[in-house]
Amino acid sequence: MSGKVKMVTMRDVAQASGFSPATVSIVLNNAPLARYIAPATKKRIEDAAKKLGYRPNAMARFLRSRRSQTVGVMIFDITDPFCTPVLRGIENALYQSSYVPIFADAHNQRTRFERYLEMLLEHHVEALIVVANWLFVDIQLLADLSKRNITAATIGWEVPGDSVSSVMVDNEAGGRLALEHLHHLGHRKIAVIRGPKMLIDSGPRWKGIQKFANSVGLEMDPSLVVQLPDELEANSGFDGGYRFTEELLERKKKFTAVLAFDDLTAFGAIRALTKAGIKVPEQCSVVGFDDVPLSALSAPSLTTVRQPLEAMGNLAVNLVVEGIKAGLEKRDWSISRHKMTPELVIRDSTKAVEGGKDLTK
Amino acid sequence: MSGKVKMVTMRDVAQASGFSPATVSIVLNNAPLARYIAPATKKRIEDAAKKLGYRPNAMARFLRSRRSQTVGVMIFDITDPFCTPVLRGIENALYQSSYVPIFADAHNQRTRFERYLEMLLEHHVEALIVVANWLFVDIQLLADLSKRNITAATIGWEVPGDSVSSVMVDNEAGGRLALEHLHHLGHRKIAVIRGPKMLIDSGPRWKGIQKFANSVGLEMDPSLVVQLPDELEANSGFDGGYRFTEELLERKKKFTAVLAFDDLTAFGAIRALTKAGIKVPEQCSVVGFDDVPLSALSAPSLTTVRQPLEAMGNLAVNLVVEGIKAGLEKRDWSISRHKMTPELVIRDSTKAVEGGKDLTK
DNA sequence: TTGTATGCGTTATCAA
DNA sequence: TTGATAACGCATACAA
Repeated sequence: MSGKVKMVTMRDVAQASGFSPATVSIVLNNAPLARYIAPATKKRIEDAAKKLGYRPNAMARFLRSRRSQTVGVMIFDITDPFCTPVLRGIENALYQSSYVPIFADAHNQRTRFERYLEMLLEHHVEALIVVANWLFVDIQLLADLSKRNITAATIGWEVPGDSVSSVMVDNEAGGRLALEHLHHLGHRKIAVIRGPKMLIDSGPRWKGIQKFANSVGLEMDPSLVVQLPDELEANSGFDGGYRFTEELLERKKKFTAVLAFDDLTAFGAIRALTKAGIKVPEQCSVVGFDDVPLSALSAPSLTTVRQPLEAMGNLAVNLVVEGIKAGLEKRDWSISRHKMTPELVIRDSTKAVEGGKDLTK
Repeated sequence: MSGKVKMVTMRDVAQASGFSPATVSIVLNNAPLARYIAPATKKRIEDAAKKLGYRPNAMARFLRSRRSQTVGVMIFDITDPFCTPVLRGIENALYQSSYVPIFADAHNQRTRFERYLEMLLEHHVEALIVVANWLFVDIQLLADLSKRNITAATIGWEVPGDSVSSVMVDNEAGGRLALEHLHHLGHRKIAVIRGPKMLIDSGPRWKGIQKFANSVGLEMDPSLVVQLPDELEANSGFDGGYRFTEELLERKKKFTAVLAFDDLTAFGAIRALTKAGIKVPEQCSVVGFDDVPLSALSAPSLTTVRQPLEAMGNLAVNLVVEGIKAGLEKRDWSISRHKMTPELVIRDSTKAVEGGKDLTK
């Protein structure tokens, strides 16, 4: 029942199998030289390893091979529902490649980001994936990574220069999708809650909205357009959506739909509308952006523009894994920037405008 | 702009400062012997280290000191909203102690759990924290950990024996809290959606419900009590809540409140009620359990029994950190089991029964 | 008060 | 086809 388990080293396996540590290493790692090892030898070594319960020591291995089998995953705020599916995608892809993720959560704080970066470097992660949406990170910080031969990729964010790959949604297409949907439903008086200036997503989404509006001759009433302030607190989207919707209602300007910057903002808007006695979607439609997990569960379920979050996590991993391989083989390798296609998910928070007709039918 | 950065080792610092690697090690780690080092020496060494950008190599350090500064965090399913706040709590506490979390997500799969356990052992995590709610894990697996001098703690789950600490809510108290609330609001016909048998939480919560019912002479109509099946898929709680509520409605038995096993189940119930044209909370109250992050954002916001999830994550870390320390100092140390106090959070999904009076006022 | 020497477990190079 | 040996970067026992 008790009794400590002593660590089983390669030497132990060598001894037990009657071969040298070198041979054991070659066999167990299936190294190139393994081609020349007699099958019988391989078998004896493998049997001995299994019998002893041998487990390679990742640290010792690193010291020789410079491979930690570790990837840093830096998340700006795990509390943001946006992050969970992305993390799942990252974790899953890393698992397939037998990498282990070292998890770092910046809590939206620059100092914390920097401290974690330091720790990740001490642990010699072979690559870094940054899930972020804000701009506070010193560009130089990430650029330095490439000097250390650490490939990096960002999700939901881009850094200038040619040292970091990135994966994002096509925000402009997404903005367009959202407005197009409302327009098809017959909405013409549409309130828009734009994202904070600080976020890289805000601009393109708004641009997509404007472009579509122009293309169909829809006039966006400036007094129905508001913009979220630059805030980093969790749920600030929800609060902002709530507050600005209240404000819009107070202006007594009529609108039949709200196009919210993201899902949380949309939830805030719905809360404000409901509180004011306005039914969603009967009296007012609401569209979000992201398709965060709770969007399917909320009442009413949220119509939104879906980001393929899990796939984005996957892709980022594939990018850095390619980068690692290239580095190992001393191949040339260049970063890439990806824009994923968003998708409209129609649920219960939008409806054809009253008195109008649903043009989608 | 370009040019690879060569790794700076302790030897480099030694050379630059004019002292030996040993002295450098002592100073930089602030080891016991540092007491005897001249302040001037310390300063010169520290300056040199900073100037060169010296960063200790965690792997090499492990090989000597057996300390990886790493803790394994095994989560049964990051997709479950229950996990996010717990993870936040764990991460935060580890950060305070300068440990780095290695993240593993079992996806509710036994084989994946085992594979990850293997990987964590290869990386020589100093401790393991398991966030789980199911029983499929081989007890032996975790018991073996203590033989390897790896302290472990579970959250939301307990393993028999005396080798693993645990942190849970007091489920019985929580069940009581939920029913008590509904009872105070005047509800007497209360439907209960019990948790799956497989989950360790289900029994105690139901027990707490029964005990309170007995204590106030409330009769729980058996035909209003249903039990979720043993399923592990994500959102199975939501689906179950939806389906069983529909089923209850079909039975035409009257009830004025639903006491759901957890928040997701509650959301499912709300969806079903809403779909049937029954307004929450006006015509039917709904209580959840957990206080998952979305509970505050949903419409209506959910009245629920709060688990202090973040604090639970924190506590688990403190337990294993203590275990690590004890191991280092060869002190005796024994595991502990903790039951955290749940808290009722009253939001908008519950209301005094129609025609009755709110006894809380 | 500081320096020298050794070994942690592994892999890569060379030799046999 | 396999074995001996060195080295990765660090921390410690011991020497000075």
